[in-house]
Amino acid sequence: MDKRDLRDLHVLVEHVGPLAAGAHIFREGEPFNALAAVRAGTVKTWRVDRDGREQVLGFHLPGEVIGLSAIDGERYPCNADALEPVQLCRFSFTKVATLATRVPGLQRELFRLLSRDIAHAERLAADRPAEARLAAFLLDLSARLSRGNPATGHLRLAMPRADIANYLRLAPETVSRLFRRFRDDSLLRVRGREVEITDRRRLEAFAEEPPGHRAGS
Amino acid sequence: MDKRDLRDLHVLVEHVGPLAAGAHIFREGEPFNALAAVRAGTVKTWRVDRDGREQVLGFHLPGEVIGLSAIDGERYPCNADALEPVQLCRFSFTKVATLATRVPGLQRELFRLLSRDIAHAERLAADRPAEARLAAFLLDLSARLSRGNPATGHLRLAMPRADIANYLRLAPETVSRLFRRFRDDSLLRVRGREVEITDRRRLEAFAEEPPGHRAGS
DNA sequence: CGATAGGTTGACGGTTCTCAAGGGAGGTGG
DNA sequence: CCACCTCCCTTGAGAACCGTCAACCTATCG
Repeated sequence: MDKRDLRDLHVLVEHVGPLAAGAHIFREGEPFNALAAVRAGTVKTWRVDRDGREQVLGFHLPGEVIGLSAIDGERYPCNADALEPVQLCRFSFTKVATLATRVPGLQRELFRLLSRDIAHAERLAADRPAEARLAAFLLDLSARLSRGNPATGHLRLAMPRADIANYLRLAPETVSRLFRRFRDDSLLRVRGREVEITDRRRLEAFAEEPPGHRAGS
Repeated sequence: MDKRDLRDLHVLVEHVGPLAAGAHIFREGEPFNALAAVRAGTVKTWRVDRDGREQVLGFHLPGEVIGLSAIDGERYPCNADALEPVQLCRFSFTKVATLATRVPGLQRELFRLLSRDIAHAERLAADRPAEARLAAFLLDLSARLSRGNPATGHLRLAMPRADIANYLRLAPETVSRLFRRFRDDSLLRVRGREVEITDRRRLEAFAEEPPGHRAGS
């Protein structure tokens, strides 16, 4: 991707926001016209399955792209909400795709983003105990928040416990009990949505724990 | 995509097989050089997670493409085995990608295939009771085997129960008991790997069942 | 016929869910 | 400044779903 291509890409970008916490970014079924990259804040994507129950698909931090899974159809397959004040860049997808036919590096980047989402969903589908899920979630969040820099171990969760639980396919009560257990084992320091990872090594051990005695699926 | 493009695509195709049941098509970590489309037979994709346990990611029937999730990196992220005698078409991915920069329709098709895999993995990650998982699995398989034609309701499962169970994140015993229950409720007729769906309507009702009283995740 | 792989069935226990009630924390109005 | 409300989170008790362990059965094959 040379300078001219970068300029072409830049022209497609439309800055959006700040959007207030709780704002709808797009909704399931809306015509798919744009990808978006998060510039600030946290975005939650979710869907309602046939029984009418909300299902959280992911949380998106600054630097991450949302709306990719819409590329298949003409409509968004999920909803996206702002969990806190959010700023976005929007790209017209058809224009990006057209540009990608001229710029192999851009096409490759789009493929990379899509297959990263596949890997993400496959990890979510893995069969692991509740404590491993929460531990992995916190470590993943910590790594993504620091974006390459050495992770500080301090997190400010943008989402309520219920969203974490839903995302991890657990009951909110289970998440609460796990936070308590991790704190009692002095893996974390927790006060509301402020979390500090105090023993990363042992938290990683929990995250890799095998299914062991499972009850649920 | 016009005729010349079709011819260009055709040149990239290499017919492979028949491969015997149990044959390895590619293995995790191998350099990623080709996509493959299944022409006959059934392919299982799977991975070993850090605890050394096998995790089945999917089953691929004639007409379906495997290896897509490798597009991200330079290496296959999973293994692919033949469950029964299999015939394939292999495409050099780099050549397909290069061609895709000239043929927007092909690029769009690749995006479509990738985002379909995202949707698949998200469905797998959904939190539903064991009976809903198995019911949905059988209905999905039935639909994919008939490829548009009216589904006959008759299935010949290419995979052992253990693979079905692993794919659905259940214990093999649970799958066995569910087959028995579905048969006792006369939703299915089952004899080994021969399955006939005798009451599609009620099977669909089971497939959409809400989590209800769950125990596991 | 014995061996092996795959499938079934039963008993039991565990992880996690549901149901229910009880504490903050933050905002608004008096 | 205090009362009050509303979320959000926590904690407890009991039950449920499903996994593990173990045994047995069946079919295929040499």
